[in-house]
Amino acid sequence: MVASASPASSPDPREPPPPARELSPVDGLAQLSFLVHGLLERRAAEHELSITQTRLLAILRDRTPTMNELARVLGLDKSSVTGLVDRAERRGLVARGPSAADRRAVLVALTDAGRALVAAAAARFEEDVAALLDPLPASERDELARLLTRLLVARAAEQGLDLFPSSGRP
Amino acid sequence: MVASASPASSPDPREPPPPARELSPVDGLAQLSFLVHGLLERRAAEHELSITQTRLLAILRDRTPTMNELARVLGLDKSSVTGLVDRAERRGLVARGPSAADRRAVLVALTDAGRALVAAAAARFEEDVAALLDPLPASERDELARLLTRLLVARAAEQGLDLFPSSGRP
DNA sequence: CAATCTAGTTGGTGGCGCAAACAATATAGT
DNA sequence: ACTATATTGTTTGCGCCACCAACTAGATTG
Repeated sequence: MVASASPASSPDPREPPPPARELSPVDGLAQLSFLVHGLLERRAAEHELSITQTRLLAILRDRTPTMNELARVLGLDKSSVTGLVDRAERRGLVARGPSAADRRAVLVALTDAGRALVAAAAARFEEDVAALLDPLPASERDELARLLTRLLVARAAEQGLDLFPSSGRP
Repeated sequence: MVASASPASSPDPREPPPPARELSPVDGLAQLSFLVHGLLERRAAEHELSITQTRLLAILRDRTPTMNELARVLGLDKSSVTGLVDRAERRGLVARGPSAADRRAVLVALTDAGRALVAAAAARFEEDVAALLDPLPASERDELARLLTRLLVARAAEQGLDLFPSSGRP
């Protein structure tokens, strides 16, 4: 798999297994990931955004981090973030500002235009994913949500994180 | 969501819904896709491969297409594929050859080194995804496979494709 | 205050993607 | 058969994205 729809495994040339065709969980997950990633890429492109630009704007919806924090959250080199923010700033989507606490630091914030753009792109993307889920009846969507949540929670726990930190109130 | 782990929706500040925390299907799918995509990216990087290079090699496991076919399957411009194959060829992972049927066409094939490399990367990636699925008992993995297959088959059908073309024998 | 550390930018390199222009070959039209 | 048109692949030129190494300005520590 990885990129193509290869039929799982079991090269058993006895009886052609009747119409019980199904992807292995591994194949299913891999293909689905490419599909969803592609959806996001296309929607972002409609607004002239790369995936990275979109991630940048999405992060800025909630905070006004320094360049350094951005680099950590995005998992990029500082210099990559410089260029990323340069291009977004040139388009008027974000703005750089000084930090009161540290005169070396630079704070990055969403402009109104940037906020509008990321809202539009996110809405379209969510429609796409909702449409992808459409063929399933509600009960199975719930079941899928349950299974996916279990996977993500378990993965997060392995890394010492709590996926629902805002649960028990402070 | 899009990039960060936001807790679904429902801003209802009445009673904190007890430990019934769950991601929406949309959020779950989006996060999972990023996770799996990141896994593949990391494994590919271990072998100095980009995602695109990995897709190229993965496709070549099954066929020996022309440059043009590669461009269609990868969803890239012809000129992008030229560069892609150039770099892979320089590393000895693929080889170009003439087509008997059309003297304009160029066939691309995996070398032994390329085959070994993609096999190694794919194996590691499949381990990753299998590990991701580990927290689920077998019965739920099957259920997940069933749901994902339904989604992917429905999506493929919308585009006039059959996900299992080799099903009914010719 | 000097040594050191940190935040951000700059400059260089390379992969990746597109579009436009091109040579070689195929295919159609007449 | 011969010309017009279409297709295959490459080249060139552009921009984005990512890295590293080197640098400046400002903070921190001795």
